[in-house]
Amino acid sequence: MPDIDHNTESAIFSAAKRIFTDRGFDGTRMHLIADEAGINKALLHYYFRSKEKLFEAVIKDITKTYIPAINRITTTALPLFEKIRLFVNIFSDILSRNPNLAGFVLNELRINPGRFTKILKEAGIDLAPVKEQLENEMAAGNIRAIKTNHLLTNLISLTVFPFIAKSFYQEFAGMDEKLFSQFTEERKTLIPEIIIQSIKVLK
Amino acid sequence: MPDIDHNTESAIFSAAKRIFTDRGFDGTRMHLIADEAGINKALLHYYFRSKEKLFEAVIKDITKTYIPAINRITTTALPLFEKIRLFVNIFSDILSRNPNLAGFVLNELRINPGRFTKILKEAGIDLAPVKEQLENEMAAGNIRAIKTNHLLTNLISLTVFPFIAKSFYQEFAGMDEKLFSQFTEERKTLIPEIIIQSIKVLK
DNA sequence: TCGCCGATTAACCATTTGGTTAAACCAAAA
DNA sequence: TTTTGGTTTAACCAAATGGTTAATCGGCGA
Repeated sequence: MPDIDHNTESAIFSAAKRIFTDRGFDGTRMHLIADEAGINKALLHYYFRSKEKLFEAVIKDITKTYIPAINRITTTALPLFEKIRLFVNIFSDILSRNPNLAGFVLNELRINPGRFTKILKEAGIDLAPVKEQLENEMAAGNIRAIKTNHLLTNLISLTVFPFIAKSFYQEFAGMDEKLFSQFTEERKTLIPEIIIQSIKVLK
Repeated sequence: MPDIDHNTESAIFSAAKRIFTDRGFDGTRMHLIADEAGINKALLHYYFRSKEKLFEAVIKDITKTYIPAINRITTTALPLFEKIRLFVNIFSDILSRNPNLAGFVLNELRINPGRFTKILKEAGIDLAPVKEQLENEMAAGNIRAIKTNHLLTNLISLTVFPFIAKSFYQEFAGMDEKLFSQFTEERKTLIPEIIIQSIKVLK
């Protein structure tokens, strides 16, 4: 096997990643990816047979990058409250660095669940450990009773929502890039406070 | 002026509304709207000159329906905690009845802010009254100090997020339609509790 | 130096897509 | 009954789009 130079392939791939996440599957044009990668449109099909296949490669890459990052948090042996703080911090950082990630994933999942679900499932999101930890703490009377689905929803909602509504903050709350990142930075401490307070045993 | 029968126009319009919100601007094909309205494709252009114009009509209709509904809540003379409960209830109901509404709006706003922002601004979201009410309550020492942007974000995040991530609940939490609506129903009381607890003065 | 072979391109293709046109339809006015 | 004018359609159009092909490029081993 010859030494394959992957420069072209990875140029195509990262261009595809950017454009797909920016504009969604339906809004993406193959020639735009080719342009951004600085190559001929035919080369796209030489490396990735079709738009669907290229898209699949992109979402595979995304899930294989971020899902393990999340699983690492959920499976860490850390006190619950610490784990909550860690989750919000890491998740916020990921979304700050990838402004379109959450909106992209949620929209593709909404518009065409089939295309995404299969690959997401292969990546294996593992919420069981946190759920177990939560139930143990409840059983031990360390935190108040709450359905884990609600608690996790609260945690994720509060963390993710600002990023998928970013334009809204920019257009209607007059936040520029800097104010917005200041805002999400503040939320890194605010969110754990709210979540912890909502499950802390009252004395 | 003759009596214009608006049946065709409104058939086109509601078909457009459904398909645009289901699939987004880029995912929508004019002939699908025509099919669903049961008419010829040329009629679309007879009533609404172009895809852009038809889309604009749809988002105008959406904003003119729901923004006033929200403004009615924010401007009501109601104690703050009541207002919070009312907001979550009404907003949840709107989203339950229009499963794709939030995802659609947020995605279009993300992908093409320009097209949406102008019309959204015309509809005049009026957050000033709640913000004022919040600041008054803080000044009076009735609630704890918190930036209004954070509080409103918390409220809206917790309410809206499950609806834009609905497929996720279905595919990964095994919720069917019934369980999901049960879930969002539970949140109608859960969310105000969390929000109120997060601003309630500690004794 | 030559031939091999993966990488790359220009040109091409069929289909889809948003949009137009000219004719037909049809109810009501004249 | 004829005319009028809004409504509706079949047929058509040009551009865009995802994809293919055949030829060319260029480095490397024989």
